[in-house]
Amino acid sequence: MQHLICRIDLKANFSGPPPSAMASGDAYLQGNIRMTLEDPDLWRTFHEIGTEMIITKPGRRMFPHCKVNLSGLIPCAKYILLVDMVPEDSFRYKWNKEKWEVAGKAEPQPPCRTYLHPDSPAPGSHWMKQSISFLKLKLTNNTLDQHGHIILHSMHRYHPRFHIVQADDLFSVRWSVFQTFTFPETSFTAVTAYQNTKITKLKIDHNPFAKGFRDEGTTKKRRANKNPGELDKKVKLSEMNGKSEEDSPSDFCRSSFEGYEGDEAELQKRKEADEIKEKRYSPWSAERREHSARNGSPPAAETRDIYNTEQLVPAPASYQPYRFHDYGKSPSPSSSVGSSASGSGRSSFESRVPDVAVPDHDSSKPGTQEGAPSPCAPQHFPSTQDYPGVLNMTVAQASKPGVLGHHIYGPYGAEQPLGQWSGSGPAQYPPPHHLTADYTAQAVHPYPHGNVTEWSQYPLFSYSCW
DNA sequence: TCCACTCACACTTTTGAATAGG
DNA sequence: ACCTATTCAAAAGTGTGAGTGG
Repeated sequence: MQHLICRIDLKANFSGPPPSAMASGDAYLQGNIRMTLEDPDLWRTFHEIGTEMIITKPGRRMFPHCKVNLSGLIPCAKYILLVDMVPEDSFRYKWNKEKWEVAGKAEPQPPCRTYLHPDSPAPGSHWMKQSISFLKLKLTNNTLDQHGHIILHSMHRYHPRFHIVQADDLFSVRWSVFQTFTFPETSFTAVTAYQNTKITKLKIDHNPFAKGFRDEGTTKKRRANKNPGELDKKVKLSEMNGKSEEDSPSDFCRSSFEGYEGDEAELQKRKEADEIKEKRYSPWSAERREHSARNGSPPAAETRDIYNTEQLVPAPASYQPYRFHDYGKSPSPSSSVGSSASGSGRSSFESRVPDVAVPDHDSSKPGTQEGAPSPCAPQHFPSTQDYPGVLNMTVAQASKPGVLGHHIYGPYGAEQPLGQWSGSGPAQYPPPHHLTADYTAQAVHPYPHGNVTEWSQYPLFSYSCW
């Protein structure tokens, strides 16, 4: 299995850790954590065309879903894994004549939520012994969502960020080391219905749940003739031949997607012709070129460097408190996936590495606040008092009493399989009246929801209630 | 008229309870 | 009594395409 690798050096962000955290922390600062993305080829295939992820009111899983491998963790130390989605840029897009076009400014960002891997916290040995799947992460366009799904805007571009936090429990996070990883090929456009038929076909070809749509004639038959007998026979026949579509190694190539018709050889050719296809299929490459020209940034072609080499992810900005960059401010999509494409492979990658939470809202760090607005810190960086407890978290794992025993809003019940932190702003998205008083009391979010520029100004967490 | 969005639908895989067998 | 394997039904996850509303 081929992996894309992100590696960053550990850096401390201690602002006064409790003795327990300190004790373990020092020892853990010495290694390097490495994260690799599983199924990078699949991700690239989608990315080359312009990945789209369906978002629905009840929530929709991602496909491909985020799956990573970790190494370099301290086996006995506990870690928490998180994922959140950050906008690629400050635009809204539309699908026009087989390509994506900018359709205006982005809408005000929805409540920022973070998906907590349900195994969290778990020892490093647990995370390293097998790949870590975020299969159950769901995306929604329902800003009033009460299931803890990650809320996105349709026709906007995002990419997932993976955070590793060394912490014994969720409440040690404040004192813990954060590391953030991103993979350029995981960026996607949130949509309510697929726009690019090539993406649809790729999804159908690779997602087992969409198997029923693989046969070109199936859908029509299914619709026109509700008697499934014939189709069943066909399926059973193929199964008897031991050639289930899923098992077929050439499944990928069965796609009716014009660029991928053919056999394995075609797949190989495709890889060799990555650059050409990037230009041909990726709407973003086109956008990037366009915007690059505008911005004078280097061409998107260098994206390939990132794909073909180990990704070196520099220390997240949280380790350089209040380091400001243009994340989310860039007027160009080239600041995104393509940002990786701007400039040299590494530096561009650095520039796009999102900031993560600054686990301390210490107003004594500040100078920074008065400079350019931080993607992590609000423009008006609130004092501690300004965070009356905006932590909105649900933890399904009732087996983690240590977690549930704290001052946490968990409206989704024990059956909720996801753990979520969200710094939603009830001022803008008022919680339904059935919400606990606890929540309504806490969730007074001071952040402005003005525009995407401000998106990354959200801290990953709100710590005031920790 | 266009386009983003919602919903019911048919189909699939996944999950978990019930049952059988060792 | 316990464990494992199998079976089966319900639940959940898919894209489709018609319909809706701005």
